[in-house]
Amino acid sequence: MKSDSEKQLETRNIKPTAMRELVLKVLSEQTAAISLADLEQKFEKADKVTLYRTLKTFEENKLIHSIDDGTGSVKYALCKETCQCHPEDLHVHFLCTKCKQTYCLTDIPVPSINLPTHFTLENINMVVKGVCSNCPK
Amino acid sequence: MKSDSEKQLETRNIKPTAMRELVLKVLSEQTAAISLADLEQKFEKADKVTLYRTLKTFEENKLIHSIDDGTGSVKYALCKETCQCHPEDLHVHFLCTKCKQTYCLTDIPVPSINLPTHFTLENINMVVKGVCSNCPK
DNA sequence: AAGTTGATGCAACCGAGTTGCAAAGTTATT
DNA sequence: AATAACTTTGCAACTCGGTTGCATCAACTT
Repeated sequence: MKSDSEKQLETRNIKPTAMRELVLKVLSEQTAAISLADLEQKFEKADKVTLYRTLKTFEENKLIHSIDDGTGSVKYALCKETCQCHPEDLHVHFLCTKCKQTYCLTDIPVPSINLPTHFTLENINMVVKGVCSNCPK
Repeated sequence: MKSDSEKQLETRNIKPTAMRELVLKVLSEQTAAISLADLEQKFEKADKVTLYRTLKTFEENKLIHSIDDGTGSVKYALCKETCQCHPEDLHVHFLCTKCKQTYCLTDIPVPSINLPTHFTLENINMVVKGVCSNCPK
């Protein structure tokens, strides 16, 4: 009998080890994107490098995506099941300057941009900074 | 008789030292945004920290703006004279994955975003990745 | 000229991210 | 079941961009 997380890993062609299932579990419990350092804190005893490589593997296989919100530490969040991380899959991210949380605004697609001639588009990173609805104004 | 760069610094309330005028000169010669390390290379003999603090001062006084293009090193570029770095002043940045140059697309304003209710907006960082018009496709 | 303020330069530190390598675990082969 | 081949994990140590402390130097004030 396979667990959900096991299946989830396998559909992304990631060999489901105990460690990876645990990391996936933690990731799926988050309401905001999480940094490597934050992730490390969620475990009693876990090597930073292992977590680092786990995240890399997850990202390569498009199970998660990374967000560079400009704070100096990259955050990670689960992709939607169908996500291929193509420009049309991308959504806006929001960094709250009060609580420092980084949220995926999955309902807000990154607007398309008319680039100058002979520029080709591969990817877009759009991070909005401000105060989120949970923080006092 | 005051030089142009001297006047430029003074309008932004920056005391015009020799060093600062030199840095401003280099910045104004760039066609793409420049990192601290790149800037250091432009000088025979200049301390990284001095350049670092010069850039900080310039940025605080809105003479330049910084761009976090996700490469791991922050780039800097001159602001327009009228720029106050408010959301409506912001433009899109473009990182070429071939030549690694980061360009200000000053003609392309950052599109406005309808945030969820009770989210307030302070700033937006939008970096488009792809291949620029100078690089072979 | 002495005193105050700000700018500069050197050394050293910091933290996020990353690599090398050996040990442990897993899978395949006979 | 034993061996071999490969993958994952954990520790140590390193890199690199950014940053701070502090002493020195320059400019400006009284």
